[in-house]
Amino acid sequence: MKVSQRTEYGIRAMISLARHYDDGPSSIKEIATGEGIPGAFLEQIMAELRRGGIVESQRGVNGGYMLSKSPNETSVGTVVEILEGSLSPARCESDCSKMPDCSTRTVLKKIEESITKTLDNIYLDELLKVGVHEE
Amino acid sequence: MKVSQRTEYGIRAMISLARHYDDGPSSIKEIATGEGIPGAFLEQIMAELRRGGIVESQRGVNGGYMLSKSPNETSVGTVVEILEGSLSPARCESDCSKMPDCSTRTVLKKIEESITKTLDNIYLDELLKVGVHEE
DNA sequence: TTTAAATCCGACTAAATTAGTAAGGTATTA
DNA sequence: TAATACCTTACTAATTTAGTCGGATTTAAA
Repeated sequence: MKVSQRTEYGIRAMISLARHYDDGPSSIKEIATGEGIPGAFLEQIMAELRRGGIVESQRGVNGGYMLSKSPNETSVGTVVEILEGSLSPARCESDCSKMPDCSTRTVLKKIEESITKTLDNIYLDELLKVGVHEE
Repeated sequence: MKVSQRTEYGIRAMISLARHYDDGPSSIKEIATGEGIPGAFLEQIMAELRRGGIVESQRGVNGGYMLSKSPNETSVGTVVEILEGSLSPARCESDCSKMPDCSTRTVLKKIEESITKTLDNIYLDELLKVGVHEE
């Protein structure tokens, strides 16, 4: 029930992009050194976020990444969903019928719904107000 | 963000105990075969639940496990907390101060709170009403 | 037009975690 | 005293995670 390091990095990077939303694209290197994330690893993560459609990239000199939509339209739920590969903790879809009780699935569904609902209602701009020590 | 197989087994086992709440202790073997869980693995899980205080054991012939409290006093949250080792997805407690932004931690806290609150409000007896195919 | 800065892409690897086995010990009761 | 069932620890195979690495492609600026 932990968010993976990968996803945590992803969230961090997205917050960084939100913070510099009006400053043009941020390069991997900038984000990586700013957030203390291994560059080559972040590269993978950003590519995934791009394929997920929530960031756009500009190649070449002075290129980098930027948010596809404004920070108040980008929810953390989307970020997590893209990186974590669906929030669904259910695992018994296929062969559930032969199990003696499926209450378990009900519980897992509830968990999933709860998480999804929560995360979908947290937007990046809200996060900018908190915990910024300096920069 | 998935519940581990271990935890899923744990929930399943707890539901089984709830279902037979008035029938005296259930042995590992009974639960395992009934729920399709590897016995030796379940043994570990039950021991952990016992140490967590939500089930009690009776050794020796005709022994087994039983719920410490009634199904309507035992929440799924407790089960998950014991097996998953705290629901906290936060990981930066110690060296958070040197990070440029801790909004991430805020998000993770929100996730945690959401999950905890949800699970703490689901009790075993509610689950008995659902998805029982036969037995 | 060349060069440097950047994204892109796929393959690889080490470490950690997970899921499960195995074996032997200890308590209880018939 | 024998069978049953919990208890405990150690081990292992498979999977996942957290990266690394090398090179190709795009782009802007010199």
